Amino acid sequence: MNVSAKPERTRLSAEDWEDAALRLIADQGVGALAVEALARQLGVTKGSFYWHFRTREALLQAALERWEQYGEREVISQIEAMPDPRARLPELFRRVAHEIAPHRVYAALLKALDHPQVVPVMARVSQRRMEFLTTIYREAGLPPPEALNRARLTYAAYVGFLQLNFTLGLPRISHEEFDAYVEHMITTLTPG
Amino acid sequence: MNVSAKPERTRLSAEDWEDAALRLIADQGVGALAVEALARQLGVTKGSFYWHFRTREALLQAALERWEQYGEREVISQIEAMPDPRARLPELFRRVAHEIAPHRVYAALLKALDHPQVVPVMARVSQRRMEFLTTIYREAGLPPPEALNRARLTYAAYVGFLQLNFTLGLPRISHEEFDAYVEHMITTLTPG
DNA sequence: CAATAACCATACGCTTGAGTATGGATGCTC
DNA sequence: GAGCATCCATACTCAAGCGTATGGTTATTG
Repeated sequence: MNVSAKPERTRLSAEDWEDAALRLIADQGVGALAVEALARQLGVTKGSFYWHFRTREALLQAALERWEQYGEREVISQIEAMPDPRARLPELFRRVAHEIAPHRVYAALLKALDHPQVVPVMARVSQRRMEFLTTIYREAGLPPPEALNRARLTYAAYVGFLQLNFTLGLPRISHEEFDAYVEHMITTLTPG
Repeated sequence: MNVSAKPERTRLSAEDWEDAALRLIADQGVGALAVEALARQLGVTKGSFYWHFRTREALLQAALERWEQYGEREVISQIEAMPDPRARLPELFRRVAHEIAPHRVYAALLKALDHPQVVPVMARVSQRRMEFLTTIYREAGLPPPEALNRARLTYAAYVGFLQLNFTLGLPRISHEEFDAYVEHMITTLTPG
């Protein structure tokens, strides 16, 4: 069982706190991560929290590590399993474009790059993703140095899109228009 | 005269506080904007601050408006003055890429999109810049709908670059490598 | 069914930072 | 140079949020 979403009034584990922390981060950012607020949301008090964690920092650290591991392993492996290398890029783009939920934590952490704790995590995650992108571009036929730069460009476009669209609410784009944008992006950034 | 940089011990004006606020924002982000810290940095105490501003929010608001107006008018007008439309894009790219200082406030505000006060300012500024970009792309020969999408893509790449490079310190790229990246970006995103 | 461990509540102390009250110092103006 | 407006210092209050101390409750185990 172990339904850890709503106040089921069962006793809490450290993981429950970490999940709640990630949810709160996705919703309101790292700055809003306060122990008393979290406790209220979980239907308990601080007394519970300080049994599971030594400090607020410890919770943030644990939540970040949890998020980093939970990772996007499935996406990467699924894309890698595709036989045709040229088909991987468009598929990756469309996938990322239409699954917004998993990117909300990443977008929130992007706005928290002043906190020393999130920097190394984001550095590792971003690095891994960009290496993956670089490989895909090489397998799609780009010479190594160009593949690297193209990956940088693509990933920057991804990050910027996150900020501009569901952090800032820039011109609330319609569904059709959004799809057109994605296709434009694919044709512009895909070699050949 | 009015040298408003170092503690010249002259009396302060509201504009001095706003400039100091912008400097602090560029350095440490909006979250670090505290009145007592600012006062220390200016060599005075809170007593001074609360004469010029009614509240901390008021200072942030004034600083943001000041920044928005101060704007990047020169850049835009200089680019617009170039006779050959096709030459404008590369010039704009290279310019933006090599003048880091003016973008530090923008990058800091990008990380503060949870604060309700900065959202409308950033929305307006980003909107204006993207419209400018769209115009340039149209004048460079792209049909209107594509010009808009290309502008979105380009601006997203810009925003993402800010985050990834001098907020997160992603792979400290060398000068030559950076120039190569900029050129790659130009050839990839420039039509024709 | 004790007894021990795991979990949580209540009540406190401490620090930080915003905002207020008030009086003193400095400049301007007639 | 007397008087008013401008600018700043000092000394508070108040709320938020982290962390601690301590005792109570629920589960678990021998």
